[in-house]
Amino acid sequence: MAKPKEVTIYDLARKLNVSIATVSRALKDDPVVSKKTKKKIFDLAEEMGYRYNHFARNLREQRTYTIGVIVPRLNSYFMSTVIAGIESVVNNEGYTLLISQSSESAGKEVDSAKTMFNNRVDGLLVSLAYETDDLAHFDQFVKKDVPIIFFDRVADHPDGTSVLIDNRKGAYESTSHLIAQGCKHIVHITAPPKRNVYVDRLAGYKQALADHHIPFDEKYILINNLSQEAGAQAAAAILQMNPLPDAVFAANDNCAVGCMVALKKAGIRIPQDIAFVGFNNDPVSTVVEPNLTTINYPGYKMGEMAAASLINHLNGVNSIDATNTILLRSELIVRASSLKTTSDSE
Amino acid sequence: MAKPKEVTIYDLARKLNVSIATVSRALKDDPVVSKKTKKKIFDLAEEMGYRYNHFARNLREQRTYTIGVIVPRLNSYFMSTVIAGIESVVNNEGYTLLISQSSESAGKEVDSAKTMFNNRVDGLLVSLAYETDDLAHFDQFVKKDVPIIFFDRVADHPDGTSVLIDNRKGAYESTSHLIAQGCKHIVHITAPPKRNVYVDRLAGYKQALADHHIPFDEKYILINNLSQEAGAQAAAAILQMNPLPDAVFAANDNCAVGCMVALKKAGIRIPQDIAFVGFNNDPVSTVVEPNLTTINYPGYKMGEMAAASLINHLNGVNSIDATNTILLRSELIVRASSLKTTSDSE
DNA sequence: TTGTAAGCGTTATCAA
DNA sequence: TTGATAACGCTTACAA
Repeated sequence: MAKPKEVTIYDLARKLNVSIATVSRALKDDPVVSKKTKKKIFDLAEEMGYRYNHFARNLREQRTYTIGVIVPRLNSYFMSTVIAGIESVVNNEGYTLLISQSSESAGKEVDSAKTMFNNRVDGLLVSLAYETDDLAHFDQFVKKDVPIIFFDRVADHPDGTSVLIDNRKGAYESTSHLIAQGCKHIVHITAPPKRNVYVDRLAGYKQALADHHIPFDEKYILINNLSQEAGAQAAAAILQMNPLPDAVFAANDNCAVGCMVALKKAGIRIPQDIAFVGFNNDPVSTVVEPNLTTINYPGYKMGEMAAASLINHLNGVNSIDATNTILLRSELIVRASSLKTTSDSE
Repeated sequence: MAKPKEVTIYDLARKLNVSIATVSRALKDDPVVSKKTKKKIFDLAEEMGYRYNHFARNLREQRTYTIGVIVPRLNSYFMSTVIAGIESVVNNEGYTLLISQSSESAGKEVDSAKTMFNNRVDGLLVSLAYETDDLAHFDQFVKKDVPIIFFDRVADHPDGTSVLIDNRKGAYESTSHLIAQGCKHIVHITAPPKRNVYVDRLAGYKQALADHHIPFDEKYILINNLSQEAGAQAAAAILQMNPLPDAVFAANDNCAVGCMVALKKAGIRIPQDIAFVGFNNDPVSTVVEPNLTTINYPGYKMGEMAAASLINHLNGVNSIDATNTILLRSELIVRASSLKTTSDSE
């Protein structure tokens, strides 16, 4: 039942007839201790199976070398790529990641924040849930000077740094592309416009319409949770419209795909009857037929940037307060789902 | 620069003229302290913004209330469901999760294990990477009596508990189903047969062939990393076969889908020319056309079972050593991709 | 019902 | 180059 006893620096010190101070210094490779003693200490540590106790250090240093990550969901291609990017930089810097998914629920996000807070993360990387209205659960971090960096779904917290793409521009390009294909009645499927990404995509959509003298029509805006199933339900709504729209711009690929599948089942031809553009360049966009035109954006890079920026903050390398928004490049990838004019594209 | 000072039990004790022992007891709702003092203490803690210091406790109690999770990848529907299941039980029990992805690399798995070890997780939940041969990186945990539970991709570590499905049976059913559809030349796409899931699926495939007097042919076994791209490459290999096989049983849906898409592009009709069965019931299986027949299995449940079992271990509720393998139910979901006989199915 | 005090394994200051 | 020692904030005998 009793755990095997842990080896501590006291044990090493005793065996070697040196002080724990020397052992401690040697273990962190302090140049002040002689090569010879260092070697002895390293060897003995190895031999006795010593392992460093993070908690003693945390207690002593008042920091944890842990970074919290709160994301809406783990299960998207995009998100797992972002996390891989984050891991690549934080691991290099000796930090550990505490990851939690809010499952798009404001309540779970609050809980996650509390867990992070109690675990005294040194910093926080956050992408907000759809639902979240109130950002009060982040105040506690601000109060303790724990830096927070938002990525993708960001907050307009005054002191927050953000890493994201120009969603407005992406949406503008998508919509303009559809217009260039001759579409005039363009449905936009999106999530409740609480998050910047959806607000901005909607704005880009409207701007493109306006710039091409197409009147904006509220009834073409469909709001749901952007799941594949929600896409199928959106299809039902679209089929009720009269006249039928000639294009759909969905705020993510999953939803676009669910919608396309359902419409096709109802006999709609894509892109001839209704053209489609999604967002994210999820792998599913190359499975659905026709392949989905979408906006590609760099998840891995986004993770790297967010993490690097956070770690700079932690190290006091406050890379000029001016750069508190980092904008990454995104691009429209045109595939068959939106090409009304030519048909030889793959 | 300096962090605002943290409030400790000493501060609370001083203000209230009680001892730190009383404060400590009150804070954990010890029945021995009077309701009145408790209330005073709780109120003051709230008011002064006290937060509990896990590290001091960890240091003192020699445990961390943290559970490590190592998975091959975060980005599958299956895995994120498993994690949601795990979260649901551990959070309830007051544990925190340390999650890490090995990205299917043995090296990263070793690193993750080291991180977990150094963070002194109380227990470990693991699903192995493709590549992992040697399980020595888990020995350190065994040596320290840290319980490990494997799920899905399990190890035959003698003392390990495992939670998984009957992969052999799933594969047997899939293959038998294809045979019932009249298929005789069935390709099996799988990962290197190091992991139980792939070994067992291969065994189930072989068994089904044998039971139906179909000779096993080595050239029908295609080994790759089961990604969507790998599926496309497998398609190229399949197109070289002469005669063409009449069915494919892939060890996951992503790979099946990549393969189907590529074959269709080459003019192969599915299921008429080649029927398909996948594994996992990933959402993509209802996007690809025709919809993919697959094996459904309960990720959320698997996460719950693994976590509950681990926590029982930690609490000493050693639910009989006999039950060191928990088998969950799986089921074949028949969709159009495998139906050669009828064509009216959706 | 409450208090005293030792101990958990580090780091860092000061002195030698 | 090394050592002695005081924190860091908590839990828990044991005593009162």
